[in-house]
Amino acid sequence: MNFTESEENYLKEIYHLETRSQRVSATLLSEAVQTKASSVTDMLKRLSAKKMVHYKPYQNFTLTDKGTAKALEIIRKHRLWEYFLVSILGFSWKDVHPVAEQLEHISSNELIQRLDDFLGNPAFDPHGDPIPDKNGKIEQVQQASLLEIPLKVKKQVIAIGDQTAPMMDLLNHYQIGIGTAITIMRRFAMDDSLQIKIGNKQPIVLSGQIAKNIYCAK
Amino acid sequence: MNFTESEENYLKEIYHLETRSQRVSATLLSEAVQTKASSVTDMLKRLSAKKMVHYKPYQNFTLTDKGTAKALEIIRKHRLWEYFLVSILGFSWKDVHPVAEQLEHISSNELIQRLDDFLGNPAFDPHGDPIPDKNGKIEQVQQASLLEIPLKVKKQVIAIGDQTAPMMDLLNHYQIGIGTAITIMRRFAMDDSLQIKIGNKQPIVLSGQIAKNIYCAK
DNA sequence: AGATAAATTTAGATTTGTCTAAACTTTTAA
DNA sequence: TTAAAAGTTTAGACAAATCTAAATTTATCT
Repeated sequence: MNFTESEENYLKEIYHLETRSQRVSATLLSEAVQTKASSVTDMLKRLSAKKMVHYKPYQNFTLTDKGTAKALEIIRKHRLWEYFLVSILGFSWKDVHPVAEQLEHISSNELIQRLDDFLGNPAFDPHGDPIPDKNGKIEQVQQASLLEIPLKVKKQVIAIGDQTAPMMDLLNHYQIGIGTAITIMRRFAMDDSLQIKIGNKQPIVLSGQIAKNIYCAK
Repeated sequence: MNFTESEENYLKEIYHLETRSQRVSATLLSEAVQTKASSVTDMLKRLSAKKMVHYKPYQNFTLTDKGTAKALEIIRKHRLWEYFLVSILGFSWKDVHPVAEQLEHISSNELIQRLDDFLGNPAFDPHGDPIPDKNGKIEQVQQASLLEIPLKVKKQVIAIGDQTAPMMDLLNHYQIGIGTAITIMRRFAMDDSLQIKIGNKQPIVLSGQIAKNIYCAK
């Protein structure tokens, strides 16, 4: 079966919602694919007709097994390309996401398999996310966002949720990356913001918006 | 200015018609982009509105300077990717064209410049075609198809016109590639077919259709 | 020069993916 | 347990790129 670039993007984002967030809804999906909720409805119908999602009007939707497999295929391509861009072409990790968003839609099994082998079959991409193998098998490290991590426990950052430019800029500014050790010092219930300590630098405060996109091992 | 994939394909093919064939017409272009002549008319209007082609109904059309620059940009990407696929990923030269057709539309100046540098700024792609540099400068070797080459002169193949799978299959079958030395023994005016000799193998006959897509230095 | 053939363009339809505005469900909460 | 809010879907429109069929223009050939 053939997929348009748009269909592939929706499948990928539904997968991310299913694994990274508790809720899966048309509104959240519309934000993820940068469109309106009504467009999401249209696309859900199309994807349902292709048996890629289970969908009934006004109810929650989920990927079918085929839909999950297709999503993993795209995520595999995205992450392999990110690895290539950083480790072979020398890109900075913060710049690769938008380029990989384009490369992930190139359709050639031979290409992706040769790329995988050339890179030495890497298991993680530069943002710490696991790379699915050619059968769609993905190493599932139980992730928890900073919002769920207890106080005063030193944790290492293992992945970043939102990888858009503004987020990556901010992380770069605070020198937060994969492997950075973080300890949460205080939590402000008011707005979910939290004070964290990185190594022995001055503590800094992160908004809840930022915190929920930084992941550590559970 | 932004271009759709389709617009980029038209610009690229118009450039090829201008350089590789004598005539430039809507019909020839429609064959090159695998569409109908009426669709070509529509697209010529769009490209004309964007000042990429000089176009007046029922008259011949040509690329503007901006159009030529854009076409060379795409051709540069296509050929660099082909070089990458063959020399880094180990693809066979006959399989790379369709994959490069997709990769050529990835838009990131940083990507293409890093790729170029990583590859060592190659001057020719695996099909013998010159790769334009970042300023759109292209090494122009005067090419002549086998139809224009005189009899009994040994020539080396330097480029292939039609790089679609059926053509590449045939070339592979006859073991014709970049650098292959060919001598034309006879010419059959009836259908433009010709008898050629490769090294000291048995002579073979190529149709005019094939011959016009094999180029040697003039 | 006029008739026919070839090439090109227009008109109108279709598909994909999107939008806004309105209508409809479901959830929340007084 | 209703009324308001929040979320979702429908209806109708639009742009890009294509198609077929018909109309128009240019070229060709007695």
